[in-house]
Amino acid sequence: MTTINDIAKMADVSRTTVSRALNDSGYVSEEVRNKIMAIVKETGYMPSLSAKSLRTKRSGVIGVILPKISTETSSRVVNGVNDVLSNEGFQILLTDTELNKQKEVEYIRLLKSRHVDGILILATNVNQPLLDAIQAAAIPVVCLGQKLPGVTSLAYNDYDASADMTTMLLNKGYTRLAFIGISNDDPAVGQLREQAYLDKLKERNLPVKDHWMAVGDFSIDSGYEAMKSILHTSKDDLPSAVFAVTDRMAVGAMEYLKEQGFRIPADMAIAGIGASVMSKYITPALTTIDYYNQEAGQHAARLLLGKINHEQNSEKLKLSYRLILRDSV
Amino acid sequence: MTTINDIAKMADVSRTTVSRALNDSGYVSEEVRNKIMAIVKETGYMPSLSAKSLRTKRSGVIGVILPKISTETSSRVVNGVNDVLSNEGFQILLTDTELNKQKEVEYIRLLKSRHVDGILILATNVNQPLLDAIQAAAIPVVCLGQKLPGVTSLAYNDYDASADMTTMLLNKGYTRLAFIGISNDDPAVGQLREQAYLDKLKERNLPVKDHWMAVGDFSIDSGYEAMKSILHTSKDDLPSAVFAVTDRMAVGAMEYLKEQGFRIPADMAIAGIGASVMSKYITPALTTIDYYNQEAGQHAARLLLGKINHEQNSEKLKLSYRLILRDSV
DNA sequence: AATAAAGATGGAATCGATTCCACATGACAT
DNA sequence: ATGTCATGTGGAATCGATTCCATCTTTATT
Repeated sequence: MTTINDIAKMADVSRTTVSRALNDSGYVSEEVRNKIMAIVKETGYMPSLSAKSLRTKRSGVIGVILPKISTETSSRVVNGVNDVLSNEGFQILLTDTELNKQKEVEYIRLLKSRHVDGILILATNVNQPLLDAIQAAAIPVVCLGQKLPGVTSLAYNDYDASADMTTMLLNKGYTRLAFIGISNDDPAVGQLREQAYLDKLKERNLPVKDHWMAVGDFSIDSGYEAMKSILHTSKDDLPSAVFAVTDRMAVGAMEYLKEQGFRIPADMAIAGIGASVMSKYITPALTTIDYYNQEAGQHAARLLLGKINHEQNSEKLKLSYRLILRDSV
Repeated sequence: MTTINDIAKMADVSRTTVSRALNDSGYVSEEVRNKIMAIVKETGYMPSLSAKSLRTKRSGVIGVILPKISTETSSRVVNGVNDVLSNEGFQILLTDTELNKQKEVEYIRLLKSRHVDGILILATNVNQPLLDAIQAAAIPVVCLGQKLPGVTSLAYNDYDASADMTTMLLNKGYTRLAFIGISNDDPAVGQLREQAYLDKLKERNLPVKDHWMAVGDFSIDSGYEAMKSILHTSKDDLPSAVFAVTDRMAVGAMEYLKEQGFRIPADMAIAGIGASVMSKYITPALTTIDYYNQEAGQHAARLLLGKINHEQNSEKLKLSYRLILRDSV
């Protein structure tokens, strides 16, 4: 392994000068600089980033904490994050909590000890140990998808999105509206989206029926089971539409309905959230909401870079969304 | 930031002893060890991994080079890789070449300078600069999905998989079999899958018709366009089935056929490869091949760990696959 | 009882960079 | 002629760990 010392020796200068030439810091004569650069190119020398990071306290690495790697949302966001970061010479260190709250905290500490320059976390819940860990880490952190108190956050407009979808369905005459949500642990997806549904029903004085509400866990299967349970518990009082808070659960629900011979949307309309690729190609095509995940990832990355460079213009933009009307409604 | 020196001072021992206590190396009395551990826990101290890596030449980080982050295949593989690696205390440093051959080379050098302990590359092509870069890096590298000469590789059984699918289609009577492939740049997906198709047709003395063959670029749209072009160029000589080498292209093809009023599989059968989630829920459900990507990622990771630990048992297992028969055929 | 071996600890070098400070040179102004 | 300043270069400290070697106890062995 060639080091800066080897280069210095070969160029017959001190390593100080080599460092200056490589980093464009301080004075280096044109002649010496060229000589050094030639040798660097020839040997293929690359400075040890461990050493550099040890000395400078910057690593050029951003830690990304995901709830689950293998989801469409995650990969879109990471894609967006990477767009921005790789252009700025940053690398991504990936961690996956597998929806385990304790791992979130663990990873924050681990990333810190790796001297990452910043952390981007896609949170699915809010809890005190997590907030404490972020405080303790004392490095730039941006949270995407959830509003974390005291942390720079970029949240989707979950309430309005859900409210719009609900309103749209009600306006289309689907007043017998069932709902498939997820656990309240998740303030954004679990609470806000449900609250908007409830509020809109209330606004029109429509009763909220417990047997029209079910809870899933993001998976297709859980959507299937949720739909099954809704149909079973409301035998004589069937809904005319179902709103699932994620596309995957909507797809599961649709699957069950198809199996049971329901025509969609004639017998039962379905809507989801997420604009997954699948939503477009499934039959009937699923009405859903596009959250622009990739753009959100880009924004979050830019926000984080801003914090790292101590820029103060933390433009607290709300993320936008778009309702996509398709055949399932 | 607390360092090992701070801990040493607080525990009133030398930093040597602290290091020993933390790494279970050498002798440390029970008494002193407990004292140190108590202080470590209390302060939340974590050793600087930059310093550690500088000294030990191991970083606990594996570089993963992907052709594209945001695909189902990539995310499944990364998921598998992460399964294995996170258990062994390794982290993943992610890079995305965006299908750019030059970036592959660049990233290998970059990862090397970051002292990653190994590199896992999902290659989509084989070229000399890439092989040279891998040689030059002189660190453990495992390639998944492609057979790289001189590099430990784990390749899917592309030829047999494609041959099986072709045979199955022919056996079902679809002897007028069209094909949507991708560029020959990619030996595995581009060449092997096509070769198997051609060989199987030849075996039965079926003619290979140019107007039944088209090339896409992995995307759904390209599958759509490929199907369109096949139909247009073979007006009076339509195929009875089409075999696309990826699910996404198969979905695109299906989309076009549906638009044109074809019944699937009555008027035209379709098959893909990849076992995407979508393939299961689309109507009609797509016949495809499951490559067990996540397991492949796990294998690749284990193989890499083996190389890192200088184990010689490089079991060159071929990856398996499974044909999934569904309604589209 | 003498000696060897095991147990416990610290000193100091080391990994490969950056950066502060000192010093040398030459140009220019006074 | 002298002082000032910009330019160019090197010496040495430093970042925070690990690890070799030396030293000192304590325990076991013959």
